[in-house]
Amino acid sequence: MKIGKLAKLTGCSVQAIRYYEKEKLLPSTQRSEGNFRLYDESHIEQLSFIKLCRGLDLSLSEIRQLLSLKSSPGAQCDEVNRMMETHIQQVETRIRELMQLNVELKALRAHCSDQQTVEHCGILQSLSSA
Amino acid sequence: MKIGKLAKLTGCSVQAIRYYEKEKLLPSTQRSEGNFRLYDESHIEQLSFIKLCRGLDLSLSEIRQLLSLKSSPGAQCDEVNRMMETHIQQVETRIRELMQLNVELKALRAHCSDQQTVEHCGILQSLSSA
DNA sequence: TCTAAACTCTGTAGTCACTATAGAGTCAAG
DNA sequence: CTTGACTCTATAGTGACTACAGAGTTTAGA
Repeated sequence: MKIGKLAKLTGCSVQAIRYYEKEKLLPSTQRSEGNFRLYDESHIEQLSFIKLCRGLDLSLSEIRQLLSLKSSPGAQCDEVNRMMETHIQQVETRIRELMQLNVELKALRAHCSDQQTVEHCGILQSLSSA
Repeated sequence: MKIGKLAKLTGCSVQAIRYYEKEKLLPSTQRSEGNFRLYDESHIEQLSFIKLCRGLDLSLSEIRQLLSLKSSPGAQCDEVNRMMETHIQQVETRIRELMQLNVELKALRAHCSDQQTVEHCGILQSLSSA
């Protein structure tokens, strides 16, 4: 199949697929006579894997590592575990940061009610004096 | 004072300050004979405002709006309120997304214990089959 | 007075994971 | 045989900076 069909089947954009190839997340494929990329089932599978990992916010470099581990079945999987652990920590840290931010933003919002002029706006005042 | 001192006083990097000037968040300043930028108290104030807003994850374009409102004291401040409201919504949406992500990542982690080979790694299996 | 270090200047490239576009070529249906 | 849908490569843009390179300026100490 050609790239458009692969894109539709996996929900990736055509450009993203070409980008993954360039970044070595997908192998370079065979080409048709007219120089179109040709894909088969195995590419659907690999691209779906990538898509799933991206949905978990894994970076392309993390995914590259996972792909390389996937293709050496005898290796120990501590590395996979460590990567997931690190990633979970990062997500949790970011959640904590955003929640703290949310508290601050709400406190700020409480400083101003509508229908005032900028001159007396509590939000701007708070931001200026801190 | 020169740019290095302003950077130290506000906790911004020298490059960031030059970038803010280029992006019109800071006015172009006077220059010394040797063409060095010269700053005074008012610049400390404005840069601190910007730093604070960035700490609240406001974009430079949002900050530009706030700065322009700040300098027209008679304007209504609905716009400030609306911006903060939108921003809070975005932060809350992102928190929800990340929390969902966290649940998924933890479920995934539970699929594999250490000391296995990649071949039997539950994490990679889950990612491949979904 | 000389010099070395520290500072500053402009301009450019890189980050990340793509998206968007231009301009050209390929293919299938009517 | 044409039209439209598809594909190709290459390049620029996103946001908010950071990290240089290569040049000029200033300051402190010997």
